[in-house]
Amino acid sequence: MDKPSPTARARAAKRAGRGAVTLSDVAAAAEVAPITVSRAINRPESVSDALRARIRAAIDTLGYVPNRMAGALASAKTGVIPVIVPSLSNVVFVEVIEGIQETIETRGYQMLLGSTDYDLDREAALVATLLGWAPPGMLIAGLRHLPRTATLLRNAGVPVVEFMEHGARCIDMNVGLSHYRAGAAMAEHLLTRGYRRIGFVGVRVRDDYRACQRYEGMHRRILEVGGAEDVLFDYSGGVGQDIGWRALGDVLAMRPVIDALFFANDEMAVGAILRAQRDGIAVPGRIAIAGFNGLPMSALVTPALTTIISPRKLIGRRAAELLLARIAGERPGRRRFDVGFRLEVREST
Amino acid sequence: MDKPSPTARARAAKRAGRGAVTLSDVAAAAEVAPITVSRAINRPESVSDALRARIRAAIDTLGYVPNRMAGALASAKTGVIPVIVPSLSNVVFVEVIEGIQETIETRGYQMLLGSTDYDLDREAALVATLLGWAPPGMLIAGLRHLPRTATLLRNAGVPVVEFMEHGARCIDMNVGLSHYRAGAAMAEHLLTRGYRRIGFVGVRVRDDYRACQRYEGMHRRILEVGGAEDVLFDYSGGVGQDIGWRALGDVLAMRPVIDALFFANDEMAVGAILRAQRDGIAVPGRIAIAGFNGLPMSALVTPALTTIISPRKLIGRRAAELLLARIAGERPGRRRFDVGFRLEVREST
DNA sequence: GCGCAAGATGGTAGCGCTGTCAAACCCTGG
DNA sequence: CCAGGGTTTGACAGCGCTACCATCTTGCGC
Repeated sequence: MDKPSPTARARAAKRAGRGAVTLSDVAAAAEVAPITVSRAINRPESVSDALRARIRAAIDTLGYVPNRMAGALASAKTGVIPVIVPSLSNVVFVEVIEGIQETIETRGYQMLLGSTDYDLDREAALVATLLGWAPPGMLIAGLRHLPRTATLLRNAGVPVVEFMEHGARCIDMNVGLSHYRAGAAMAEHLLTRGYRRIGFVGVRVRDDYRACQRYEGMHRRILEVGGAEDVLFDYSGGVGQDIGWRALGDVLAMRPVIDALFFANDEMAVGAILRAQRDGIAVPGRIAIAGFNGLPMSALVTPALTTIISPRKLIGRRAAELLLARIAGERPGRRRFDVGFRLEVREST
Repeated sequence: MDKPSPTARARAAKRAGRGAVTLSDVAAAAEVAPITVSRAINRPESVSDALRARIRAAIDTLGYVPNRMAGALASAKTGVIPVIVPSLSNVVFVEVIEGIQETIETRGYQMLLGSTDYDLDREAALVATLLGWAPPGMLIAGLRHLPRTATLLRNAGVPVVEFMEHGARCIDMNVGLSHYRAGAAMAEHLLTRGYRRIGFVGVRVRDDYRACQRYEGMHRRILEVGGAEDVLFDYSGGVGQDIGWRALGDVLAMRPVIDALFFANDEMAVGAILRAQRDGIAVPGRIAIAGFNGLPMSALVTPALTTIISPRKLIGRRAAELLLARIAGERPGRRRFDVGFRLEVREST
C-alpha cells in the first residue's frame, strides 16, 4: 500500500488515538507549524491572509475542534465560570442564572452549573470539585457557608461573588438585597394596614437562609408593636403553589385568628390565592396574603398579589459583571452592592 | 542565598506561578512520588494505609485541589457532560435539566449548560465550543439542527442523546414524546367536546419547533372534520402568562367566533384563565382553554385547566441514563424511547 | 543598494496529571 | 536463610496546547 493521504491519516488518527483531530493534524494538512495554527485560531490578525485561509480550510475539512483542556492547561486560562445555586426548581435562581449566562457568554465564558439542594455539605463538596476546573472566578449564591467552604474559596486566590442577599460579611464580593429589611418592610406594611396576627409560611425555612432572614426581619418589626404577633408555618415538603394551597386551608382551619399571611415566595402566595378563589374566601377581607419576588404571575391573579419585587436578572448581571471586571484585572471601587427591592402594594392586602 | 527547601519552593511556586498547589507539592510534602499521590486520590485501595494517611494530611494542610484539566488531558476522560437547551426561562427545560443533573451527578459527572435561545446558529456554535471539552457524550434538546451541527455531533464519535421530542430520525439516540400526536390528541378532545373554531396560541412558533409540531398535529386532525377550522396566533414577544392574558383579550375582541384556545404551554393557558376570571368571561362556556405540559399550577386555577401532561423529569433521567450506559460501553437494545403523554381533561374544556 | 525595524513563522519547553512498566519491598514455605 | 509470589512504590513519557524567544522574511528610508 502506498503512503496514506493526509486526510486518510487524519481520519485514522482520529479513530485510533483519542478519537479526535488535533492541532498538529491541522498543521500537517495545512503544511505549517502547529503554533501557527494556534495563532490563526486565537489571534487571526497575527497570521497572513494566505496562511489563515489555508489553515481555515484545513480546519473545516478535518472538522477540527480545539481541545479546551489542553488550551486551558497550557495557558492557565480556563474560560469556565462555576455558578453554585441552592436549587433549580425555584424560578428565581433560574432568572439570576439567565442574567449571569447572558453576561458571561458575550465575553466567551462558559457556565458550569452546580446545585446544592440547600445542603451546606454538598455545597462544600461542589466548591471543591468546581475549583478543580481552575476557574478564573466563582459565583455562589448566598453568604452563609461552612467554614471549610469559605477557606477553600479564599485560598483559591480567585475573585468570588456571593449573590442573592446583601450582607456585611462576604468572602470577596457581594451583590444582593437585604432580606431582613425586606421582611421588615412587609411587616411594616401589614401592620399599617391594621393586621395584627401575621403568619409567615415557608418550606424548610431553617435551610432556606434567606427566607429565614425575611421572617426574622418581619418578626423583629412585629415585636415592636404592642398587641401584634406572628406565627411561623414551616412546611417540610412540597413545592410552590401546592404548599400555598395547603397552607391557606391549614391556617383557616387551625389558626382562624390569623388575619394575614406572608409567604416565602410568590408561588406559594399565588397558590393560596387560587385556593381562596376556589373556596370563596375573601382576600383580603377574611385574610390578607402577601408574597415575595414579584413574579409576573403575581399581578395577574385576582386579587392581585401584594409582593416585594426583587431585581433577579439584575443581580445575575451585576454579579457577573463584577466578577468579569475583577478577572480582567480591574479593581472596582466597591465590593458590595445592595440592589434593593420594591414593595408592590396591590389588592391582596 | 542557599537553596530553598522543597516546601519553600512549593510555596513560592504557588504564589508566583499559576497560583495553585499542585500534585507535586503534595508529593513533596508527604515525601512520596507524585504518582503515588495520584493513586491515593483516584484508587485509594491501591496505596498502603500509612502512606494514604500521610498524603491525605498533606492534601489537607496544603489545601490541594486536583486540576481536572490536567487530569482530563492525561487520562482522556473528562467528567463533563454538556447539555444544550433552547431556553432556561421555560420551567419545562429546567425540570428536564434537574432530571439530568440528578442522574449524572451521582455518577461523578458535571453538567455544562448551554442555552441557544431557539437559534440554530447559536446552537451550532455552542455544540462546537462544548465539544472542545472533549466530553464523553452530549445531551441536546430537540431533533432539528443545522446540517453542520449534526455533522459535528456525528463526527465527534461520542454518544449523543436528543431529548424532548420523539421522532424517527435522530443522530444517535432519542428520548421524548411525539408533539405531533399530542397536538392531534388535544384536537380530538376539543372536537369531541363540540368545539369547531379552534385557535392555537404560541410565541415565535416558527422557532419553537415542538410547539409547531403540536400545532400541525392539531391542524391535521381538524382538517379531517367538516365544518371545523383553526387559526394560529403567533405572538412574537413576551413570556408565559402575560401572553395568555393578552391573547384571550385579543381573540375575544378580534375573532369572537373562536370557541376554544389551545395554548403552546400551561403558563400561557393559565394567564388566559386568570384573565377570564378577572373579566368574568365564562370558561369553558364562552370559550374553552387548554394547555400543554401539566404544570402543578394548571390543577389549581379555576376552572382547572385541561392539559397534556409531559413526563419532563423522566425525560431528563431517561436521557441521562441512556447516555451514561453508552458511555460505560453498554449497547442498549433500543436507541429511541417514546415516553408518551397523558391528556388530562379538567374543567376548562 | 544597504541597514534596520516590523511583521510573519517556527522551535522548544512545559502546563499538571495519569498510563505503563519497572523496581523495590514484604511475606511465606521449604 | 533464600527463592518465589504478590503487593507497594516510583521513573518516564506524553496528553494537546500555548508562552516565550529565535529566526526568517519583507518593506522602507537614506
